[in-house]
Amino acid sequence: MQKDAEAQLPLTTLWYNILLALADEARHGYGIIKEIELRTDGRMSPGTGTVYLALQRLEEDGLIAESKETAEATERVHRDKRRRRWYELTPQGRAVLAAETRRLLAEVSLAVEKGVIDSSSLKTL
Amino acid sequence: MQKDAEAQLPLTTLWYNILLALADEARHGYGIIKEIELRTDGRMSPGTGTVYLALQRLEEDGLIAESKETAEATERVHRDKRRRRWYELTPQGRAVLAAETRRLLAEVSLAVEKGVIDSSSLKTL
DNA sequence: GTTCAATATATTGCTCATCAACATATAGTC
DNA sequence: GACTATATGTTGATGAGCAATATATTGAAC
Repeated sequence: MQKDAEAQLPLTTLWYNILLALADEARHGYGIIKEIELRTDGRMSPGTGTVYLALQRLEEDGLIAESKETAEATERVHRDKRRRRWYELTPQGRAVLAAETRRLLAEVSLAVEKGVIDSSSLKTL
Repeated sequence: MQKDAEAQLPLTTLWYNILLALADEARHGYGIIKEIELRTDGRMSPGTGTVYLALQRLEEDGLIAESKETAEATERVHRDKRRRRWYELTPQGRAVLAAETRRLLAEVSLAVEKGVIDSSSLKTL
């Protein structure tokens, strides 16, 4: 399980950020873009073409899946007729996200060891 | 300064790892590959073509520079006639490496907040 | 002393992720 | 009715990474 997850690493920055956006709740493409822009204070602002293609690939790779239930629920409540596609993490996607997070943590740790950033920056954790 | 550095983010995983390899000492291409392989336990093993091209780009972007002194010193001491190209971080390269490390730290922090990994994994820091 | 593995750099063709621009349609507001 | 925000999609160009191939030197084993 964790073995398989590590075989799919490393992820691109965008892929990682998409999985991260889906970590706490199901979202649709546009919502993912907005979440990333908000969270990074506009420093990251992926184009729609990039994101929708990445979502296709992530689905093909089994890391995310369309969540029909949420889509239907939204439709019931809001009579939302916009063609939205909601996505959520698959168990595999969650495992890959965790594995990549551990990989990044190891890199950051090494960077701290090498004095790249002040270790006081770690207080936030 | 830090503003400029952030404009060059995010870095690809390979570029980040090359800069990280150069953070503590000057190295040549082959040495960088070996350092990355050793450090990641073979999980990352970039091909020579990829690394030598990346080194060219990093130099063009002003993040690394050839360190003639080290090359000459090595030649003097070891009579090393192999055509080695030693690289070191430029101040700009160091600033970008620091900025990217902070960016990654923020992502990992968020992942921890969202419960992606157990926060006990952070003890290593 | 020559064969062999490790060291060291480089090029080329292919695939794939990203960007920028464009296209389309609906929902909400003024 | 006009305009903005929401929402998904395609297309062409760029550029990073991989795999394969090529070449040359160094060091050790035999």
